Amino acid sequence: MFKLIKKYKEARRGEFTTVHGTVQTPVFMNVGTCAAIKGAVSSADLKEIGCQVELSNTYHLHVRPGDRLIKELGGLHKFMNWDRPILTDSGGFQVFSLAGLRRIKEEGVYFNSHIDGRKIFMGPEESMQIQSNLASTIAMAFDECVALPAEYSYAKKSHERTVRWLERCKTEMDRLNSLPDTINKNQMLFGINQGATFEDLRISNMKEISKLDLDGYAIGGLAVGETTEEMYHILDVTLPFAPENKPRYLMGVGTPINILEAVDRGIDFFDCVMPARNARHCNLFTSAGYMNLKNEKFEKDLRPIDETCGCPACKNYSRAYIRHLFKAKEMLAMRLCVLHNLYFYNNLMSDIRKAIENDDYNNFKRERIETYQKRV
RNA sequence: GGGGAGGUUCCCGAGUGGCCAAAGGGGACAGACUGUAAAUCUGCUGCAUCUUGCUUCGGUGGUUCGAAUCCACCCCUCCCCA
Repeated sequence: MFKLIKKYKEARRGEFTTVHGTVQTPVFMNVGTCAAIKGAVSSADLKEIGCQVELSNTYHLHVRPGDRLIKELGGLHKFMNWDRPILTDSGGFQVFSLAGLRRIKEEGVYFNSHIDGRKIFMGPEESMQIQSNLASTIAMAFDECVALPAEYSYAKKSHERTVRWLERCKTEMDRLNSLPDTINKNQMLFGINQGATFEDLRISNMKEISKLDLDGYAIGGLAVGETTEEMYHILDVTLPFAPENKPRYLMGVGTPINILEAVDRGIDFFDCVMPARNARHCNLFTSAGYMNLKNEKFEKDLRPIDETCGCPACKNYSRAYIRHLFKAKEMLAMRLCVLHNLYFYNNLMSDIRKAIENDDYNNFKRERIETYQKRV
C-alpha cells in the first residue's frame, strides 16, 4: 500500500509497503532484465549501492530459463538471492523492441523467440501466469508499447486494446493470487497508461484504467522517440487523472534530468537501462556532469570518478586505472562503472526525497539540472 | 657461402601500369545509447589555403603520357641448406 508522506507542489514523497519490505519514494528501480544487472553486479552489490527495488523481465525469463523452472526452484527472490521488492515488466516493451519478431492480435502477441526463433504466444493471461510463477512483488500489466511517431487511428485502437488487456490482467491476477500453490499470493498489479503522444487518448486512457482498483499506475510508451518536451507535456496533462493515493511509475525513464522533471510532475517510480548500459560503455554520471571516461584527458588522472561519491569504484580506484581497465577490456572496468552509475542514480533519488522533505525541491532541481547539463 | 621469400599509410595486411591517399582487420581518437536481442552501434585515422592541390607504398636512378605496381643497382628482414 502507498502512503503519501509529503508533497511539494506536485512532487511526492511517499512510502510503498509490500510483502518484501517498504520502498521509499521517489525511487529508481535497478534493471536486471534476466535476473541480473548486466556487468557482473551481484545482489549483495545491489544492497551496497542502495538499490531498493530490482526489476526483471517476464518475456526474457519465460524464454530462458523458463518461469516454471523458477517457480519450481522457489520463485525469483530465492533464485537470485534478493529479499527486497522485485518488479517484473510484463513483456509489453518487447512487443515494441522485438518489432521484427512478433504479430499483435486481440488475444495477445505471437513472438518468435529472439534466442532460437520458436513461436511464443503471450497474452494478458499468459503474462500474469508467468509473473505469478516468478512470484515478483509487483507485476506489470501486459500492454502494447506503441512505436512513435504513431498514427492517431492506430494509437487509439492500440490503447483501447491495452485497456481490454488490463481488465483481463486484473481478472487473471485475482484468480492466480487465490490459488493454493501460488508463491506470492499478495502479488501486486500496476496498470499502464498508453496513448502515444495524443493528449486526449492519454487522458481518456488514464480515466479508464483508474476505475480499476490497481496497486499502482504506470505511464508507458514514452522516451521512445518523442522529444523530451512532448514527454513532459504528456505527464502534465495525464497525471492529474491518475489516482492520488496510488504510486505512479514512469516506465523506462530516464536521464537524471528527466527524473528531476518527472518527479516535479508527480512521478514516484522510475526505471531505466541507461545508467547500466552507458556504464558498460564507460560513460558516467557524476555530481559535476556527464563523463566519458574513455577520453584521453583522463589517462593520468588519479582522482576518483567523482570526488563526492561513496560508491565502491570511487572509494578505491582512480579515473586513470578504470580507464586503463576499460581500454584493456577487463571486466572489472564494466563492473566498477555500473556500480558507480547505479549508486549515482540511487543516491540522486535519496537526495530528491530529502529535497522534497525539506520543501526545497525547486532550488534543488534547478541546481542539479544546471550541473547535469555539463560535461566533465 | 648456396638457395628461397619478402619490405605498403600507427600495426597486421590487400593491391602487381591509370577507376589508389591505397581494400579489410586491429589499435588510437571521438560520438550515440531512456520499461536491455546492446561488453553494442556510428564516425574518424597522410598534409594543406580540404568540391581542389601536395607528399606517401625500403633507398636511388630509370622506362612510360601515367609507377605502390615494370627495369637496374643498393640497403634491410625472414626461412631452408652448409
